[in-house]
Amino acid sequence: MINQKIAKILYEISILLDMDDIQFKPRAYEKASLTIQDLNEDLEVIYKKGGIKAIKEIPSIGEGISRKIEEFIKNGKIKEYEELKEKFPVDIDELKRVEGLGPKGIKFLYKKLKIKNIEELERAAKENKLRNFEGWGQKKEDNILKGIEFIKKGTGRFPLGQVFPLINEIRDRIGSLKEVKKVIIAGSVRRWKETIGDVDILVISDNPKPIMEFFTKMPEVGKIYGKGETKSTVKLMNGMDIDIRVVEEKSYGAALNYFTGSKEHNVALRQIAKDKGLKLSEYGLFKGNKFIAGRTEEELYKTLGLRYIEPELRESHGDEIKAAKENKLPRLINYDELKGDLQVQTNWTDGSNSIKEMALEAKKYGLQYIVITDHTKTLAMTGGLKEKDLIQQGKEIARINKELNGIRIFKGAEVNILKDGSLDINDETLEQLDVVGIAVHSNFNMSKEDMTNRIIKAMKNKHADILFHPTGRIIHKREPFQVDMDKIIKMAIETNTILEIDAYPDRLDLNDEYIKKAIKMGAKLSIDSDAHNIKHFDFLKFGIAQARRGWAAKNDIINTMGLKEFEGYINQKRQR
DNA sequence: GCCGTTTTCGGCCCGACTGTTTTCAGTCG
Repeated sequence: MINQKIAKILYEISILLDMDDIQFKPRAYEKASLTIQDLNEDLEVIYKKGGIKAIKEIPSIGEGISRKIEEFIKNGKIKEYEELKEKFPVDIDELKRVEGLGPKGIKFLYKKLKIKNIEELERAAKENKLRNFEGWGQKKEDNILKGIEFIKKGTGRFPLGQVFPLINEIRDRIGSLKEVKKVIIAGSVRRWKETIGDVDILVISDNPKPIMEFFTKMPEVGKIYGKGETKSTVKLMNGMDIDIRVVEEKSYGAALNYFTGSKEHNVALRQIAKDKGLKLSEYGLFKGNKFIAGRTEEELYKTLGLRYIEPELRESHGDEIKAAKENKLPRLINYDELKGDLQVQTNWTDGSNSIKEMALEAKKYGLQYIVITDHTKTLAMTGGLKEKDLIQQGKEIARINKELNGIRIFKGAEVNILKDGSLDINDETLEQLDVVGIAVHSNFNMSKEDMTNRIIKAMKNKHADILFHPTGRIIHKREPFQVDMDKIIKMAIETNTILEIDAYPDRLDLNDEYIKKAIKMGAKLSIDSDAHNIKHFDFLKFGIAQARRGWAAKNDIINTMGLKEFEGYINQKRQR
């Protein structure tokens, strides 16, 4: 996959052009870079299939940049980039990460002091060489050193699920101040992004000063980037940045909209406002100086001539705006619409609670049914179940079902897909299960073709019902394995196999783009917690969020079915 | 360089905060 390489080069070109004071072009390159970063398909594959024409169909990539992508695919480099690099041979990626240092600063430091990377920058700052230039002073020098310190500790982005509890706790603490009328977490957290780089907190208050004091003095704060009348930014000791912004009630909707982003979405909305002769900012929508909308987001979208766009959709690279204009937004699945969980582990393998404990907890979450899906024998490290264990577990489940009311347990398994695409549990045993999940847990480094064929073969097993975590990625730990998702989705439809959205916070697999594609092609999905203990049912919300980010409606998700309907569905599936 | 239910040419989001300044450029989101 060459996408990330190309995205990085395009990003660097945007900075290099910025350094040369070139107008507008840098934004074009930056935008193209962002689009490519989020692209699922390999640019090389797109190019091979459809040539330069197909590349140009990608939004924000036109004549010029498509040529550069072609050049990279053919020659492994881009001439313009090489030339710019010759002019400014600096490690942009690294230097740009220093808080407060931008294109102009990087250029200045290179021209004056030949600084090319962080080590040289640190040395120069420590020797107080920066402070004597015009426009530079001691404070700037200190800030650069602090910035470098934080990069060294650097933590980068956090999986949303990992920091969610802390974020909510901070929100509640701020909410308890008497000056605070309303507090809400906006930004990428409100959009439920898989990983977040910073947290944006919006506060409604007529008296921001004490709030700023409280915020910048929280015990977790490691560094204060800025502290103003209505806006402050800090870095926590754990490396997470938090912004806070205070506005008055009247601007709540506009501020929430602005602070929720994505940046791209905001820019697009402001453009729409501008086209209508209006001006949109975090304070509201204005005609001249006259406030015409912005108390609520709903009012704002309506006044702009758009349907309300849910936060989870606000990073669809303009698709969401188009759909909102044409009244074609989906009615997304709601956070309270899941009725079952089709992947639950217990202490029969690597889970830590019993079947009964998991069932009772699921009931508390408002679920009507769960499928117990412990690992199978070839996953030795989990103590995977053999055929006879599964039969025995089935008897245990039948016994517990008689004991419990209001929750139904189905017999299942997370059956391992072996290297050759066969399953590690025999057909006679699978026959006796209610729901069979299949999953890849080993031999990740296969060619795309081999992996695709392996999974397809497994899906063709007539007992297979769900493909669990279809791409195998673990956020920040393991890349998705190479697989042709188009073929997998087609085969899922043909074999009536459900594709899973695994809600475990570092999996979230399928991702949003694949969900969107699967739905468009007509596949059915499930949202499962992959719970390994009773607390993990809480993960379901991240899976629902992921589904919403992939434009999923209730009907696209199998386990929104109530118990009766779901039972009918699997019985029918069994008979086929 | 990209883009178009006003445009194939002429636009390109808007404002807070900082540092080093006496009016603003740079950076950030």
